[in-house]
Amino acid sequence: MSISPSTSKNCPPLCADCRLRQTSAFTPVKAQEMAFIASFRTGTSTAPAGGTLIREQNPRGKLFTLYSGWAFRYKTLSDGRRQILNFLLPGDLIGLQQEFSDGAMHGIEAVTDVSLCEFPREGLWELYRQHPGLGYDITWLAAREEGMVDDNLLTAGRRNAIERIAMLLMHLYRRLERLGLAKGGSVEFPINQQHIADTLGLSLVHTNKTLRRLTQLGMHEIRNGRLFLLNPKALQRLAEYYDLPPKKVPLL
Amino acid sequence: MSISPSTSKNCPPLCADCRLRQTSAFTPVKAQEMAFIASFRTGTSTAPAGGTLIREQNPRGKLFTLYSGWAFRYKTLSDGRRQILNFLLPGDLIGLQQEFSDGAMHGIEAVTDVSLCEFPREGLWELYRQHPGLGYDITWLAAREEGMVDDNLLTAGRRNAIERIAMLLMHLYRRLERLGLAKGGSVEFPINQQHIADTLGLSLVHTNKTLRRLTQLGMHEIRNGRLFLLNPKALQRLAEYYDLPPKKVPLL
DNA sequence: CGGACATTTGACAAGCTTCAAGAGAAGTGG
DNA sequence: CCACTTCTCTTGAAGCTTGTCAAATGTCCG
Repeated sequence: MSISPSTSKNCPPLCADCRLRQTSAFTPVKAQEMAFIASFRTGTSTAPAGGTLIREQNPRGKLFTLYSGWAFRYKTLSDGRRQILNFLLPGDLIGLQQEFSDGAMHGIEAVTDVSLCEFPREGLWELYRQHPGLGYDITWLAAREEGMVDDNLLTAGRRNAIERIAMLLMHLYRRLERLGLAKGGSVEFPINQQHIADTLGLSLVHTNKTLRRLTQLGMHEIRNGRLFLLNPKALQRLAEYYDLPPKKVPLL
Repeated sequence: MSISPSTSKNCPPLCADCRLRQTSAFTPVKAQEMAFIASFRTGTSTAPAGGTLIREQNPRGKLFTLYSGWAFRYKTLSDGRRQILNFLLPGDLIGLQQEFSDGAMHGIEAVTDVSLCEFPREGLWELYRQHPGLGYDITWLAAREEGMVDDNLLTAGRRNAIERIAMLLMHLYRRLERLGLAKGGSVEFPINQQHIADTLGLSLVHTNKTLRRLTQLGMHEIRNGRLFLLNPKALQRLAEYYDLPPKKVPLL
């Protein structure tokens, strides 16, 4: 992997220059709040593909905003069975649950090289006190993430293999599209079939065969690390994925 | 069903008399915050067993705290397949996601007769502004609920039928125990096998056979609407359920 | 007693998992 | 630059867990 510090993949030194805020995906913030966020940020960091951002057992950890790259939250059972809870894409807040969690722990792992903005966990309370609006935003982000896990639970619990995969492809494609990361019906797609299997509660082999089947049906294609949606309408129908008007989300 | 307005099942007129706050399950609040909560509450209400608190399609709805009884959040697919996302027990905040949700909708249905404290959805922002501490608490509740859905996703995605049922029994028992609702190794258990099936992503028939098997193994017994845990240690082991020191949670 | 609903059982089918192994693709080092 | 290792993807076969169908039994309630 090539670490090039000056690439747009890395967080800019000034939050004001944040590439994410320049997209249409996020709600604008007041100058005052913007200044607070900038001062709240303690630094930036990166992690390599496959790296662990938060260990499943380790309760401590920082608070991050994912600036570039993919990561995922997961839980494992003692015999190694792994369940991916949801994927984290640019703009997602990472590590919030640690602050509150009943103890129910999960790990976070980078899929690609990632670049992150760091915030002090202890400062969260100050944020709520000084900028209730940002506190409100954080609740929003938490509720939004819960909504994604809700969807994944419906998928794992009640959809069959074909529907599950259709769902995941549509879901990821739409999220990336909102971030302006779709180009000509395709998006970067750095996850492998094991990730997909662990997300959907399927075995690797069955995931492979089902993906294959969808490709042969002309639904999609995955090559060179990109996902091409060749028949999004049909995929949506399969997944019962109801596309909603993109709604701007807060960004910390 | 008998509606007796003066029974302890119903919300007291004064929040100060709230039976829930007198248990050890919830974090104490400052007098000031207590007063705000009392004034924030717009009233109380009840719903009969089986009643719909929030319709799956209907985005609007109020904000509630469940005072007594059981309810559950769920999603359905167009052909009727239903996934229960999590159960709601006394003290749980209801309807928060509606405020923020990306549109990802879910319904909420009462299992038993329930009694609720109502809060105005529009007032939420005022709450954050005037009492950041309560805003912080709400984020906590949201994160805690997400943690439960995380667990349920791990269960539906990666545990087999026996483990799933063991997990659910332990989970519900422990939650009720924390609320002081366990008596001599048993708790009220108003849900039926269809609820269990829909929670765990299993069919009704297979749920029945697996429950039966656990009973024959001497793990538990369900009769007269109560759940008796006869061998909690073994159930914990089966489920890989790690009991954590009970932690007080906020109550709105 | 009759009707509605929840639980229970058996038989059979099917979807999915596991096991095994080969083919590609990509990185490593001599 | 090519052998070697390691991963990922792919495919076939066999078996088991779980789902579906059907029907009996039990329970609650008017």
